[in-house]
Amino acid sequence: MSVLENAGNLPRNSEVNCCDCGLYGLCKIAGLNDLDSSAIDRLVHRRKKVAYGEVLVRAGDAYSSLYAVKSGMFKTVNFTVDGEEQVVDFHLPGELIGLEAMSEGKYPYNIVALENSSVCDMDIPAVEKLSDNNRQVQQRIIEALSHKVRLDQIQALLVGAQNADQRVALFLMNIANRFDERGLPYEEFRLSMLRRDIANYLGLALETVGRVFKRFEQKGYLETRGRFTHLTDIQSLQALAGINPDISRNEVA
Amino acid sequence: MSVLENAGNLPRNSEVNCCDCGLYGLCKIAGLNDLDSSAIDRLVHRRKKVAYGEVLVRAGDAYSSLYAVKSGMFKTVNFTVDGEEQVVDFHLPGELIGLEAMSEGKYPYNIVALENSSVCDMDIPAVEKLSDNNRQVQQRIIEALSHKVRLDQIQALLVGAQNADQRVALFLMNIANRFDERGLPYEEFRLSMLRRDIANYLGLALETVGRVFKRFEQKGYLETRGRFTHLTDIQSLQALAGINPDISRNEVA
DNA sequence: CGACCACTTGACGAACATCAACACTAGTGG
DNA sequence: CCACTAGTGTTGATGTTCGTCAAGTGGTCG
Repeated sequence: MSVLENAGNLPRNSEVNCCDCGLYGLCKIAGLNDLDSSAIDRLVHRRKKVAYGEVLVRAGDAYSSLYAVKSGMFKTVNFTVDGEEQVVDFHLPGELIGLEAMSEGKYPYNIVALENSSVCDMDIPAVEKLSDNNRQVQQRIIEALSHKVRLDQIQALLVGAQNADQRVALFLMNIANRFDERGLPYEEFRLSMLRRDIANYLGLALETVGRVFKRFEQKGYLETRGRFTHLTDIQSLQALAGINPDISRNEVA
Repeated sequence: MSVLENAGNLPRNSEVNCCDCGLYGLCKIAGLNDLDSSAIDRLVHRRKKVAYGEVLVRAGDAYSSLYAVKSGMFKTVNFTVDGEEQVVDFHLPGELIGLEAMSEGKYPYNIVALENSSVCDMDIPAVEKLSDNNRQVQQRIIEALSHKVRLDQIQALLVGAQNADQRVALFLMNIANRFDERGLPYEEFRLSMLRRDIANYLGLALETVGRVFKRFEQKGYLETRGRFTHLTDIQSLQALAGINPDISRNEVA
């Protein structure tokens, strides 16, 4: 039986396990490396709460923290010259926030909580000090960065897709794959972002996104109840997407 | 006097200097670290020629080399399930090719030369061996990766822009900024890729791209002669783009 | 209960894709 | 040196997709 038939009491997305976190155990390495067990507490602030709508990082701020989403979701937003918001990215449980600030030493965009969320917050100066004599830490950072490079490249494919159906299908598959990657259920999940955010992110009008969702529902590709989404026919969605956005199973001619 | 008035004999883009290369001196570090001066030759194959249309890396191949474009240009192409080509990225002089393969250990897409080009080719197993006991090498890799993360994020903004004018303007500004970053002339350059490639990359029809270029030319924003492009009014192009795609000068509300 | 906000639905128009014919360029071989 | 060819780019006519506008529904919260 689908979760969606269980009216009313819809589950939240669960919290991601530490072993599935994008920090690749960076925080554990930090702790293990020091006999003082409180060292890790100086380095990592675990499960910091971020309320809905709260700005986690502000554009222009100095790069001071690397965050891992423990639960909830975030969006990255840029502002155009005429003050309009532009959604650049979404951050799901287990994913990292802040890697994009490493290059310039400051966060390029605002990052906002899409629901009541929690993050792990790693102190960057402390990490860098640690990494000076710890190859393992650097290696983890390289892993995180190279993974992010792939994610962003896939995202470029996604937002550049030809038509609305393809973009939405790719978006859904992308979300599903990223949940799967973190060991979370990938056929049924809660999309915390508004239609407006999805539309903005995909470069579509919010009405268009709504219509595509409805069409997909009529064709039996998915079911929705509020923000809860159940992908019932991933095969068809993937076929519609045209390309396979899956990181691990991507096969190219 | 503009280069464009000099009919016929149009210059190519010049070769990028080693000090402006995206390898961040990785190859030099490699050489310096070893007393044997031939060590660097085992590690780096300098100025390897790649002919127009030649496939530099093939999707699915094991991650074996990190390339730096010395001269010329490349495109990254994915193939959709129905065999259609999809341009994912362009690579300008001084930029790196292969970082996207690091995460999965294999190249995700084909990368093809857009003109007769040359690259520096670093042997990855050798680099990794070196980086095991060389923090500096790891640090350079982190720099290259974090820079690539920013580039890709900006690219996502670019291909996701609302209308055709904005996308083309952003594309041109992005190219200009990337040339500037490498110490190459950024107001006048040769776009080696075909209209078809640009259109594909931007998710537009090639006729649309042509029309936008023509409109920009009529408005005095740029001049073109063949594939040679001269940006005559960068201010207006930037204003049209709506957001500032410049990496170093990006300012957000 | 009423106000607000997210989302839906329908009508219309604009932007862009598609199609087709044509011009220009470069490379090839007589 | 000049056809000849193939591929690139241009231009105009037409159709489709999607954005915009506007009105309406439903759900949530003070």
